[in-house]
Amino acid sequence: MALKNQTSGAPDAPRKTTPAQRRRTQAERSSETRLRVCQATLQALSETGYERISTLEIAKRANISRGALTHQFPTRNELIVAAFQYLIQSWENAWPFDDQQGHPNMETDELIDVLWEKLFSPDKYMAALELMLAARLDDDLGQDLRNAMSRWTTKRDNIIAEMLGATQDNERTRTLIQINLCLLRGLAVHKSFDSKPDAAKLIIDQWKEIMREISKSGNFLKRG
Amino acid sequence: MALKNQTSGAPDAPRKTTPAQRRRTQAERSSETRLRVCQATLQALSETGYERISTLEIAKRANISRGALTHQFPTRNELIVAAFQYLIQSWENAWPFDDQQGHPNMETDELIDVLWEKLFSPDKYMAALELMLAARLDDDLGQDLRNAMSRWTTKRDNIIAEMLGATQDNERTRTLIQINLCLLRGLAVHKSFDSKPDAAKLIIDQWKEIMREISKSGNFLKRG
DNA sequence: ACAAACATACAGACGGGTCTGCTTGTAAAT
DNA sequence: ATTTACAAGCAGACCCGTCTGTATGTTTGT
Repeated sequence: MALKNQTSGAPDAPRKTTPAQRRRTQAERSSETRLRVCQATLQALSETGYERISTLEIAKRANISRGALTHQFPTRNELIVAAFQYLIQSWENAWPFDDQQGHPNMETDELIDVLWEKLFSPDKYMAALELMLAARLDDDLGQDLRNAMSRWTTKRDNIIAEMLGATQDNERTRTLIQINLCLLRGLAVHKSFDSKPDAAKLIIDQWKEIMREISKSGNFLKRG
Repeated sequence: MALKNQTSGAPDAPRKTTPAQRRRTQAERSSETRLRVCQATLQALSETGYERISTLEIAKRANISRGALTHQFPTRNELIVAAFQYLIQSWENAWPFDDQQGHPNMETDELIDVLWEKLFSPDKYMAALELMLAARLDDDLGQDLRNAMSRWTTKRDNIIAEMLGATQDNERTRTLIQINLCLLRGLAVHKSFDSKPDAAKLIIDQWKEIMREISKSGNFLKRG
């Protein structure tokens, strides 16, 4: 198992700058604990997998007691859902673009790079994949995860569509976006199982070429 | 749980035609048991998931005792590996083409359909996906699964390359094949989590169009 | 003081590997 | 050919570790 004592790597972000801080407010204590738990859970998910992670292991990773954990998340599923929401939040934060500020006619090369690095990079995506696979086995959990996910995916897809300069109702462009997402998702899964070092780069580079041709031909992507 | 009594659906193939057959040979007894176990395991994998399936559940599904199971497969991992090999075998059998008899210049539409239906259809593919995800958590198991897989994938990729009429050393065509596989794999994963009924069909249809254009342009696929 | 956050102890369930005994097939010996 | 010795397939029980949820005790904030 080799649980590293991860005090050093732990998230100290929300702490006050006071070196010997006493008397954190209750809300601060709660939210810090919950944050640490979520981060520990995601890390454990991608390293250990959904079914294998125990609440005790998560508590150890987060440097808290199991009691603290059960206090914040009475049941395992609540913990999982919270971690997933936190993951999605981190995607939104990592996303370099915003709804307001459009990036019309962005180069498809750049778009592909962003999608790959921000959304499908192994460390973050494995956790999501584990959860998505687990979702199909537990109806309640699955419902919660799907709800948390759908808000993000529609937002994400809209932003991408706008970046590609597509009108809102251009069905073919929206499908093309799904094709890109499916390709990268499949590549991520492939990479997790059979990771020849630069196979992914080869595929992505050639895919960029294809997207450029598609963009030129205008049959699938009509740009402003 | 609702374990169906699956005597009816069980594989009676290897049995002799004698209706009241006594004295099956030892080899027959073994191979039938192992076959039932493999099929039950794959079914359980896709319905219940890798970590949740217990050896007892598998034994129940296969209508055998736990003792029989542990006799044939002393450890859980051996059982898993055997089931995976059986799955790959079933892929090879379901594959409608053969190494010898080439299908050069096959329509890409047809190829995509075959790949989707024969390799990525949910019932068979979910089991494989579960195993591939599990592989990364157990080094020994992972090694065994990868070994079993690699023989098949190289064979598969060679056949597809030949079907597309590519020379053996055409790197761009081989990458294009990987792109197709990644797309379908990603689509399968997507479908398992968020299955709007006909989203997959939309994506596949548009992908076929793209492949047709690629085929015409000759930039990625040079055909004999 | 009161409640919220946290810590620890406990209870019940479950899974996988092992062990013992029983049944069925196989082959050598007579 | 029948008996006899052995091997292989099989059945069910047991043990040990682990996991989740809960219940009870202790500290910290308001």
